[in-house]
Amino acid sequence: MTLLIGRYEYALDGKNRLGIPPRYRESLAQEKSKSVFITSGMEGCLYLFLPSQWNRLVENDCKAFALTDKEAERAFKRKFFSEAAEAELDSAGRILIPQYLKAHAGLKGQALVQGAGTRAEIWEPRRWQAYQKAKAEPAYRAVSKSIEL
Amino acid sequence: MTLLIGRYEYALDGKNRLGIPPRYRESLAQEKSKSVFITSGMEGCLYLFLPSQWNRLVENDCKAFALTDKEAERAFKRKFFSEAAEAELDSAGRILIPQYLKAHAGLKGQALVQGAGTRAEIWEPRRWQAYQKAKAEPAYRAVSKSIEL
DNA sequence: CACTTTCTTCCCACATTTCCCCACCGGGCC
DNA sequence: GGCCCGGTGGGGAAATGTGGGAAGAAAGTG
Repeated sequence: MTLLIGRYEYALDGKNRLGIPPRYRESLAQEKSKSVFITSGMEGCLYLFLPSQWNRLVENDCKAFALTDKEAERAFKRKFFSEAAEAELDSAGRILIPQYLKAHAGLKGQALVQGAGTRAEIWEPRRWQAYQKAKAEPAYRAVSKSIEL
Repeated sequence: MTLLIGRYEYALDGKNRLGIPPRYRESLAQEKSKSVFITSGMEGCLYLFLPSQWNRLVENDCKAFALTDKEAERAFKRKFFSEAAEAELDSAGRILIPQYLKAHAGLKGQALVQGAGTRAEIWEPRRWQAYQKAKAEPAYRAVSKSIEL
């Protein structure tokens, strides 16, 4: 089970193509696959899953997404799955970002591709910077107080 | 379980390569691995983990760090994983420092590599000196009152 | 239905970066 | 001295990031 880590910045070109880090491509190759799954993520980013990770999510689907409020569960699943796309890597290791996902993440010009353990995430750089300052840093500090990090 | 100790100073060259002390390389060899994990550390340094230690941390992360507040858990994991990098040693025993980590630690020219028990740390020499004077020394003295050392 | 236009996909090209290997230099040790 | 090991720098080959064009498919139009 490979963990995705690291931070990379790539150009999102006029054809909405975005590079995937070579390190992630190796993991993909290990799974003998040439495509990843992307969908809209929380806090205004995009999620990117390797096939193995995606499959695990879908299998656990009924568990991980289970809410006591079944109507909310339906609503969540509808959005999550309808906005998901299988993206095949071209010969240069890039994927195509659908228009609605590009809009969801506010992407233009440059994009961060960064590991988040069981998935990778795609962020508009300024949005990440703001989120990092407002949320990630405080959360990190809070955890580091209780655990020796 | 090897403890990392000692203080070493190496040049960070124009290609962002930093030497790893031979003593640490031996520990690495014992683990039959050729790469270490580095990430941003507290107080403006970098953390360097041997694979065994990194794995232990990640396992703790997935269990002990599981927060009831899932939003905070996402925030923590995002920072933790996105800033981590696996660094492979070249034939001369050096690793590459990613740009964002170099910036985090304020590195340029020279760098201290020093043991910190379960991990090693990388410091910009002046920053370490300032930290040592302001924090490490006082903390050391304070502890000496409660521990027979 | 023929034809044009738009969009998409595939492939190639090029500049840059990265990686891998080798060479050098200095110091300690035999 | 001669040898070995460790720290440092550099050069050349390979891989990567990025843009664009041509071929093909889909959609629009007379």
